[in-house]
Amino acid sequence: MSKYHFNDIEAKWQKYWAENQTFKAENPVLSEVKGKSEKPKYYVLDMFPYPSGAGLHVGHPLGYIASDIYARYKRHQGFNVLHPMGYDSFGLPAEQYAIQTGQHPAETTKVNIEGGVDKNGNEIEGYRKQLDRIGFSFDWSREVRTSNPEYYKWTQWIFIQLFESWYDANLNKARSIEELRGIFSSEGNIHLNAVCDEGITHFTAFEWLDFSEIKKQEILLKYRLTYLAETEVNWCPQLGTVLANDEIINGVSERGGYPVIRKKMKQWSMRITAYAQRLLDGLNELDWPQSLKDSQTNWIGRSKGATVNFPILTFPKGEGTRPGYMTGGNNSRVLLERAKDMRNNSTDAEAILWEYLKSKKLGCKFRRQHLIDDFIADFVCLSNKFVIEVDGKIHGNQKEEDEKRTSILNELGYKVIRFTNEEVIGNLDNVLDTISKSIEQSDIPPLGARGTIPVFTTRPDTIFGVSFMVLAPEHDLVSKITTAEQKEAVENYIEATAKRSERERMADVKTITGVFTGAYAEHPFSGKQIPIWIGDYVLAGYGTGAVMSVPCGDQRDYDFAKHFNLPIPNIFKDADISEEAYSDKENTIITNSDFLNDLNYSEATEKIITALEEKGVGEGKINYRLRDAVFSRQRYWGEPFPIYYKDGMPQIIPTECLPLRLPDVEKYLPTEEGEPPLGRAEKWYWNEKNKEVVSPPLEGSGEDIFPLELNTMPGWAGSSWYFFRYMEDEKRDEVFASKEALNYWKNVDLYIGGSEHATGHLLYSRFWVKFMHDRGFVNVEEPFKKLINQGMILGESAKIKTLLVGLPYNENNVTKIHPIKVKLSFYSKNLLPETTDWFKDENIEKNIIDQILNDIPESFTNIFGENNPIANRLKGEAKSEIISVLKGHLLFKYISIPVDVNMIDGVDKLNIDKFLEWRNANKLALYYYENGNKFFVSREVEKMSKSKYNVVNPDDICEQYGADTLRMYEMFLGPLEQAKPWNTAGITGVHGFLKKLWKLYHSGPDETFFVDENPPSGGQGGLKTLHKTIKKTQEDIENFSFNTSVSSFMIAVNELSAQNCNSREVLEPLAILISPYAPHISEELWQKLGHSESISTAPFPKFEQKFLVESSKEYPISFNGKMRFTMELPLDLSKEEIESAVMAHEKTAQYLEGRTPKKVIIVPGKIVNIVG
RNA sequence: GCUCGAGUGGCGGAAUUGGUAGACGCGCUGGAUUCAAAAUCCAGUGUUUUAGGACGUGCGGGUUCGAUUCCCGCCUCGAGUACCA
Repeated sequence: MSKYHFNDIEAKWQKYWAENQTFKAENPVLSEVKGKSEKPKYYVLDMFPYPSGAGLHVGHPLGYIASDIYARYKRHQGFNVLHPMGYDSFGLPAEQYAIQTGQHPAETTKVNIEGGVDKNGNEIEGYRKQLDRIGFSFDWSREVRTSNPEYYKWTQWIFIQLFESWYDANLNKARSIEELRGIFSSEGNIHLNAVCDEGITHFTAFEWLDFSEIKKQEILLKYRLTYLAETEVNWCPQLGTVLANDEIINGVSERGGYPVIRKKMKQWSMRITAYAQRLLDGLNELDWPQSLKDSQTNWIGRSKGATVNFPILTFPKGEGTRPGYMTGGNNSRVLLERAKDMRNNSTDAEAILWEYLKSKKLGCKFRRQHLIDDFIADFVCLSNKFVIEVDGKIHGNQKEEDEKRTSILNELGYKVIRFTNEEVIGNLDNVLDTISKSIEQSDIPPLGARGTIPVFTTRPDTIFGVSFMVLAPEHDLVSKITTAEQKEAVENYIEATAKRSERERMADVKTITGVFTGAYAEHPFSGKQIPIWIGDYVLAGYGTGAVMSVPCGDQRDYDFAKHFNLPIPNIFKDADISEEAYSDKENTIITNSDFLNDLNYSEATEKIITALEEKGVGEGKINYRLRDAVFSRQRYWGEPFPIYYKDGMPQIIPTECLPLRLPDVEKYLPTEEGEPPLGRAEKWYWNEKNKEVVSPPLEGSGEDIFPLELNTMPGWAGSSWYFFRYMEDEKRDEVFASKEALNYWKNVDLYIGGSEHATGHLLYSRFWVKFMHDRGFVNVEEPFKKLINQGMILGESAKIKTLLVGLPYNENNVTKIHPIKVKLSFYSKNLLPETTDWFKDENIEKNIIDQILNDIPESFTNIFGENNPIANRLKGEAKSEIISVLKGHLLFKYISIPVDVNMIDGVDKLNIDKFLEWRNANKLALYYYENGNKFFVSREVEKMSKSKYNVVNPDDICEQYGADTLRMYEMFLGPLEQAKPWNTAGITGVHGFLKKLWKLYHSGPDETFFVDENPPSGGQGGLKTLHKTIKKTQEDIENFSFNTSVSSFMIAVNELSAQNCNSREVLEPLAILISPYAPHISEELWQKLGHSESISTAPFPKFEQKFLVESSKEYPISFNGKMRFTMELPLDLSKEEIESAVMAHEKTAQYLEGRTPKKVIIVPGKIVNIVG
């Protein structure tokens, strides 16, 4: 006698697979001996899991089961399958535990994976054991962990390659920095077309060769694919780190949900924008869900339009336009005469200084005795907004005057530096040094922005509709163009907007805010003055951070104009803009627009771009929403950057010194100075000469010792290339993956995981792979050919109803309800109506009220606390008196509270004993049962989470029903991509199926194993069932429709059981069919069938049509499209023969009721429809 | 707001290119077995009904001999995104 002992069977085969390395993938070997690698390759990968300490719930393995079924299927199909698993083990959660507990994150991570004692002191099994129990066919010999130095050595290596690369926009690929140096030395950067920082000055080859090494480094940094830059970042104060855009959900951090604010910091960035177009184009070749491609397309956000440069009219007071150097106020005419006079009668000190300043030795142009507003400044550098004053003897009131003068100049945006005559004459070198240092420190606007405001627009055709401009509050030019009058208002506004968190800003889109800068720009075609405003509806990060506002054509501009009473000129023929902007492109005819009049959208766009380019004030441009990715994290638990700083410039650690190991620190928090945790490391300096990590240098020594980078890499660093690492098995010390391995495995054929990685991991990986391809490190351009998103498995929370009792009272004319503590009552689901409001006692059974009142404590202060008006009033009254007061006033309300789903038996039936054990206090509660002793809970579908007590652990399911049942049931729940609720009660169906399957092979006496070696008796029923199932299973697996193949197995086993089939010819192929889904039972049956090898590579049964050939068909006979009856007819009948057979049928006459059919539709093998 | 996806029994879901709507499983009802329960097995199970039928795939139209499937217009729910100039 042999029952289906799934626990024993599963343990046996899991052990067998591990000992025999059954699922080890084989790399190509160069020797003569060829193994699995002679077979075609297939690479199945699951998205990299983070080994959380919370353990798995039944939702987690869903994708792994699907990919495992596919991997096993491919092995049956004769492929050499690579199906690896590993851990994305760096990351924030481990570090948060480390901060709380002081344990090293490496330790907690190890425990999470391998088991041990967790942070709460509980013994946990670990991720690996949980996975093993489900019977996955992973090749564990290739496991990787991103936090292992042997692994992150190569993450650091790739970072160095990015650092040593730049993007050639002509060739459209990344090239090495060495080549860029070559170009600079031979032709400078004048003809270079590279993706780089904004505002790079041009230089010749001659100048390049003359630059100091530091200057060269500084320039190269602007071209590198990973670069250091001051950027506006998403700072999360609670997490103490910067977050990338994709790590922020609804304005709060993805992990923890903490607020995020904007902040400027010096950060490593990745120049992913260089790849924007290729990332977009590459999507076309990928077999990915459309919605996922759409998210990436939206995220990259390509838009076509033009940039237009609007000249700034710096001073709006004067009439007309004036050259930019005329900075005088309304009294200019008089003062200019005086200035001329002063120039001719300068002091000695002024004369000496001027000799040096006018020669441009300091690198910028100075003017002397120059008019600024109503002052004559001694020396002015206009481009740097820098004033030098040389003072004579200082009297008391002179000093006061000077201070006033300085403060007004400051308000105008000038930096003022003062020297005495004696200083200039006595120590000129010192004075010049001070000046040049001060100039360096002052903010210089980016080159392209000086003098003009560039804007990006997708509607250059509407340029004549511009009536104002708006800059983002953070825009660099704001402080430089704001007039003295508007300074205060502008500063207040900037301060107010910077304080608002992202979330507030997003929540409050409706409120229109902004302020006028006082400055004007000139319309490049009409020459009209255009007021420049700032407003936070303009985002600093998109386009140029400035817009040309066309209120008649853009709703946001329209709203802004209406709100601030700005003009709304109409440039659309016959468009009504009295209520809202007219944003339609298709039916637009432009008017009031000079040379664009009477043109439509596309004609006008084409013409204006030509005009912009001819006039040199703009050009056609493609803009992307995608930003360069911030790559620094102010965290401990991540890859250290292989970078040290020499003279403030980043230098790379030689690759032979990698890995640069993460140092130990005593605390995982920022230092007192606000440096990242690595600032706490005792040894975190680089000795350039000895090539080693050392302690900080002592005073006066250590010219070879330099500080190492304190930031670490973000979570996506390690996960952007791990799929290549799995390809390598033997040469992991030498290379990230060998050429042979890369050539053989190429890329991932099937990638399964959640859709939450749409714009993070999946975009960054594609970027890195394209980069690695450009530089020749890999030979594919896309990492994942086919991708499937598995849907979430939701929990079915169990809720029980309980009754709340409250007493209404009046406080400041507001009715409040004071809760009254009474014995808790719990009600079975069907006993109560679905109400959520408070109701009066007339709707409640009298005995319940009596019960409640009876339980009310003697003393009212027990219920209400001291000093409560009700309690005070009733103080000292007898209980009976109190009850009579309360009676008729009490309010009641039913609420649902969650109970642990593991206390539910069968369908929604609460196990009261377990419940009592769980909530000790509830022993005193009252329970209201239905039908005698049944107590039911209500159900609600929600996300699985501990707080909702609806988590179902796969270990428990394996224990109770077996891994094969779990695997099949997860698939049976519904389509892989769809979200669906888990219902443990339903698992009995699948479990019953496996028992039935077992029984099918155990039809011998006393249920012993039995197969018949003869061909199936009783006709070909068995073979027909088998081949029908082969066909269906194969189609289903290839379409990833795993739920329907489970159904077809059930049908097959039901049919074969009914046929009493026990023929080897049927049962042996059937075991292979089911093996990808239920591998343990299949291996066991396979062995019983007499095989000594694992079933895992047994060839998949071949479908043969001949077994399905039918000679007749049960035709449905319809009348006017409604099926009335069926009749069996031979399939080889002609249409005419079918028609006459149908017409001869007695029921036909009955349904026709004497009418003559107008038409008879016959589709042979399908249907007959009689019309009439 | 925009983009994408989905609406079918009490529940999860099936239905190939337009061709017998509700496969398979859960639950429920009845029966067998059992001292009893579990397990197992058998039968039934969309709604309605005057038992012939009528109505049924979110709603309203359309195309067709025939529509869950195709077209048009709406409604609801879910996911993503968020002032992208």
